[in-house]
Amino acid sequence: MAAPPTTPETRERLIDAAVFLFWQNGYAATGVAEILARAKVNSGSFYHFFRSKEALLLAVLDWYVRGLKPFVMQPAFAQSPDPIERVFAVLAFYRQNLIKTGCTYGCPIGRLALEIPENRAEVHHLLAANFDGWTAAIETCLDAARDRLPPDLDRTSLSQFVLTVMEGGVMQSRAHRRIGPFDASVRHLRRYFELLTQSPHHARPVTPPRPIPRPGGPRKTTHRSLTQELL
Amino acid sequence: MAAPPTTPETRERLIDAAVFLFWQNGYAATGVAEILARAKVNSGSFYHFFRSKEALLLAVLDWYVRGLKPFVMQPAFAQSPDPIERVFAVLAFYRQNLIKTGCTYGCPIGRLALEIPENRAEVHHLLAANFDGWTAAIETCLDAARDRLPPDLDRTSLSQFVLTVMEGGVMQSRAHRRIGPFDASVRHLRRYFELLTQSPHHARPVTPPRPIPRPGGPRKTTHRSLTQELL
DNA sequence: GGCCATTGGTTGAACGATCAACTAACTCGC
DNA sequence: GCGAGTTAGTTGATCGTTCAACCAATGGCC
Repeated sequence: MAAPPTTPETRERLIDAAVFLFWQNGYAATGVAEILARAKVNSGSFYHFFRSKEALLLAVLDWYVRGLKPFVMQPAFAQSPDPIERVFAVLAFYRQNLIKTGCTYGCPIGRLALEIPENRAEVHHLLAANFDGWTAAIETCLDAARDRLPPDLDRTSLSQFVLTVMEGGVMQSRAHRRIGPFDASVRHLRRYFELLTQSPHHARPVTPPRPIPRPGGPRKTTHRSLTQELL
Repeated sequence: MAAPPTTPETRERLIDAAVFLFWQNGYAATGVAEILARAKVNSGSFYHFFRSKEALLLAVLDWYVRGLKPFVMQPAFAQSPDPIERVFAVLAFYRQNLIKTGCTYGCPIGRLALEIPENRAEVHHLLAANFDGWTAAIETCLDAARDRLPPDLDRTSLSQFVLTVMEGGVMQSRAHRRIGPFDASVRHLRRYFELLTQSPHHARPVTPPRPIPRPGGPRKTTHRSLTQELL
């Protein structure tokens, strides 16, 4: 995540500081005192706004949920009208973060998902919300490209797979301090997409049913109305 | 990782305890006192064997490096003679761990790779060694299946991709507390493998050069001698 | 307009618990 | 007697949180 604009409000400053420090150090290894120092806030003020350190974490995760569309997805989608290229533009966003940080970048949500004990249900609910928002955005791209993908393909699970590749790829590049593993993973994902779009299952059902009307309406008409829905 | 057999030696008990607790809680959130309690060791003994908490972590990571082949790869490989099925048997090992833990399992190496600051070079060196050992084992399977994969395929990067999918998939299932994301990722990986093995690039170079001897020897002969090397 | 009460926010120290690490004395086997 | 290993406590620092006092702005009342 790019750093958001800094606001002068105390609460916002605390969240900003925590966004950065939880990303950099993780949750357990970030002390409240460190957040206070970064935000230039005293501890009494902290507890005025947040019941606890964990309450701040919830605010941070909420911040990420809100920022997903404006900071991640929309800038990436703006780079291409092609829905599949949009998927890879999202992945390029993470590549950029890796490059900018000398391959020390780790996806903050992924990291917190691994770190926070599973009995912290409220936290995990928000972590899952972040992941679901991410995959839902990818799935809209896959839906827009549905005529290029095999009809038997479950696009929900494919969007999950894209997230899997992003998280796993970022983790590998961070571990190795090289961009190679991330790039390799993205290349394989791209090759998988290419193979899917060239899949014989795809070529078969699209071509024959066209001259024969179907109860659900012609496939091409369905495709057009779906495109209009997305715009 | 399955818990290894417990030994009565103090040093081993400490490592065992740390293996479990670093996996369960992560490094920063596991206190030395907790390790001591679990291992039934006093702190003086701890510092007799280990210079510091981090030195214990290094021993834990070394333990994982040593345990990779006997505890992970060999049991999985024993489940099938087919090299590609062996890859998926390895992934099934992680699935098993997810099922056993109600999807709270997280890959310990992946978790530590995200958690430990990148300036801890010695730790990251051993983390990378763990990952490299893993991908190297997968790559031996891919090499054994090379005649079924496209010749232009970089099997090193494909083994990296398998690791990416494993780490990302485990992370997703842990975050969602469901096996679905992991299973979906593995299904997509399997489909990718199927598409690769059916790839037209594969059918082309294998068939034509056979009746024409080559300076390097017939391809089939090369294949046989490689198989003997692997046994 | 002045005074007072209320409210939201702030300061900065203190609290009890936990942290990683250290230490002196001891025990046991050779 | 010596060395490896152990016991059981201590150390100074840090942890997340609490607390009493304070300040400024606002609104209501006289």
